[in-house]
Amino acid sequence: MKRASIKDIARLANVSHSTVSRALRQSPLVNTETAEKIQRIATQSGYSPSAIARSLVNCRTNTIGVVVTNIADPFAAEVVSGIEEEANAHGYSVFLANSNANPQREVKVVQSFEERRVDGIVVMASRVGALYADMLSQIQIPIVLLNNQHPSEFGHSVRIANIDASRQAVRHLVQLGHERIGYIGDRSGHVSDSERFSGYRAALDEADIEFQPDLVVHGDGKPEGGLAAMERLLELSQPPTAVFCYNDMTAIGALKAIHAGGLRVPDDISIVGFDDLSLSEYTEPPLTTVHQPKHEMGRLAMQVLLELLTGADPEQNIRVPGELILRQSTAPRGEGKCDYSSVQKMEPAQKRRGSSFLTLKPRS
Amino acid sequence: MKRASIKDIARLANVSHSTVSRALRQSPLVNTETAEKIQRIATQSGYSPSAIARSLVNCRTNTIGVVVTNIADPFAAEVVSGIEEEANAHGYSVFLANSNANPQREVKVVQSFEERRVDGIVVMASRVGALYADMLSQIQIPIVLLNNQHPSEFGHSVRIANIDASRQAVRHLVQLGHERIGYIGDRSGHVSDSERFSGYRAALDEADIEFQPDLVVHGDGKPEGGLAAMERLLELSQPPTAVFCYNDMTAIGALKAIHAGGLRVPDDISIVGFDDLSLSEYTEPPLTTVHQPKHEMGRLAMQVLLELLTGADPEQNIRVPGELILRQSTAPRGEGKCDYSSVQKMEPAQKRRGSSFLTLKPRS
DNA sequence: ATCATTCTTGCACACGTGTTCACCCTTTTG
DNA sequence: CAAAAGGGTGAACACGTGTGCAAGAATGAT
Repeated sequence: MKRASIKDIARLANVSHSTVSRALRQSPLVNTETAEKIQRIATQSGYSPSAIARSLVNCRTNTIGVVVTNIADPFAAEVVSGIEEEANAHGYSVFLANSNANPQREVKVVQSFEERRVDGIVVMASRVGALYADMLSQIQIPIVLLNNQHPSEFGHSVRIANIDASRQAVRHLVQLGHERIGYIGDRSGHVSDSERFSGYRAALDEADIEFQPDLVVHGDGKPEGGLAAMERLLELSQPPTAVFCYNDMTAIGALKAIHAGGLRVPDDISIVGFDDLSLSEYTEPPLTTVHQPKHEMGRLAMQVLLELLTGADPEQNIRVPGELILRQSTAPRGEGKCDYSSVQKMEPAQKRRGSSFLTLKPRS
Repeated sequence: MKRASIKDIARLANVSHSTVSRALRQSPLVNTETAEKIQRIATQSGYSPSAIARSLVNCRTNTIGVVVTNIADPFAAEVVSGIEEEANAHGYSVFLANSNANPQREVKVVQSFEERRVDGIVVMASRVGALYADMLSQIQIPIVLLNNQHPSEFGHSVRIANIDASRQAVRHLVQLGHERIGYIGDRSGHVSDSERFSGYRAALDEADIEFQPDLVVHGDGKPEGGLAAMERLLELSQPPTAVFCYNDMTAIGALKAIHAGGLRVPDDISIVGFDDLSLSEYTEPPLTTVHQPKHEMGRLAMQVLLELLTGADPEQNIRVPGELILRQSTAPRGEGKCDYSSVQKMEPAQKRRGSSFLTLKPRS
């Protein structure tokens, strides 16, 4: 059995489909009794209006597309949660798609959104960025970028103030008396990475601390990469007494490497992260980190999009300030508490592999 | 300027819109030269076919709806990632919506999906469950439930084998010599919770360990709840030597409570979680837990949906086995290593509040 | 009674695409 | 040379909904 349309209802009610359309849309043009009769028949026959057909005539789908590198990334998930909340509050449904950090796939996904005639698009951590300017002449769909990872500014974007925030974080380490401060970046060449690195450099400069290239290593933005990167720092003849990490995931890996090496945080090494994931409060020790208002940034991006949809002219490049959250992974520099040479003698890499690395994981 | 339709292209190419439609759909019915000419004009004018109009005539939107309690939940996010991957591989786009664990909202979202004429729906952790049976007579849209939280079986569903998996987990603790084994559940009345509790009971029974109600407390499935619940267990005159937690989030909170109380995991207390979140490998110590193949379960649910869409008759209630992952949060029961009475004297609750609870978080 | 006004309704078209049917033109076959 | 066959194309309708316009009915005013 086919699904009921307004024509079917019109037949049952002995009226034209126009009248049904008006009655169901609470139009004042239709007689009260007829309207009630029509609505009764509609609910009886389980009628559900077709948003598809409606979109065709209205030229609006009440739909937005969200592109994300991967929804399994906790950072992305929290932002999307904010976008969805704001979208839903205004009657919009959201399409979600993963780009897997692949520019080609990102463009393909956006094109699929275009075919679906979404009213607007939010792209997180875009690898395409300003290239949308070219596409924009063809696609008339407003796009808002969130933490754009492609150099050069673009139309409308929301982003965290990376440089200020990371300078603030490293300044905190300086104030604690640290001088050998490392940085674990993200090797995939994000703009975020270079900006956070700039903040790190700026904080060193203003404290007259000489920049030492060997204290800068790179991970992959995930715990695995942070762990490996921290291991390299620990193998230095003079390891850093504090490390600023590209993000919390990296920091979590670094924590593990430090513990595996038999050292303690923050007694031996201080760690600062970036993002303030909801779990970062529960690491051991709780992580000092830069808070990104993820949920709010998602909502903000959606609000910009909504303004664009009403034809308004919202602020173009919005920078949201980060906020340093002090927890227990940072402390004043220890004074000789940690004897690095003895750690060296213990051959930490080997030791680590023997203890904490051994995860019995019998997979079928 | 309006966006180009096949009629506009038809005008430019001096053909009818029918021919354009055929040419763009690679129909063999159209002359090769004309087809090429049409395709050239189409790309020149930046034509993008309207999925909306297509859906109207095809009665298929190549779209599925996914309802999730909250996408910010890492478990949900990983499942959605699997759904999206499988959906995208078959040309489907996915609508995402949060139900916030609110049954009314869940129904509302599903209705909005119906209006959007999605081809299928996946609902995670549904609070409505079998009630969809009634709606189904009206909505002819296939629905697959994933870890249904409403009692009673329902049409097509994918779920983790809670009872077996949790029995396996608790059996592991028994084999390590533990006898006082606690359970931290989820107070919100999930079916998952009662099933995991059943597995816990079963493992105790088969080991002839008497069930002690005071060793069962409840959290909220999040770290906060796990922390508070673990605090209550620690305040017992005889705290458990091992605790099985409803999920990893709960376990993470429990770990924090134990550390704050000055005890160690697994030396003093063993902890087992459930879910195997990607972060659980990086807790301190790394968490022994039951692996749920989240990504695969998402893909599986989508595969069931795809079969339903082709008119096939897939298996109805699929149970996916969990798998115990051994890491470092469990160990043989210590022999008097831990003197609980001394802990009691230290007034752990106070001490905890003084140390680990103090998170300097100056919010504006 | 006539006209103006208001209320109510239906007709017809539009949105963009797909598809059936019939038609024309060319080529092949008898 | 006529007929059949085949390739290529356009006209027309369908999908479900919204809306401008006109027309009819009812009511009120003069």
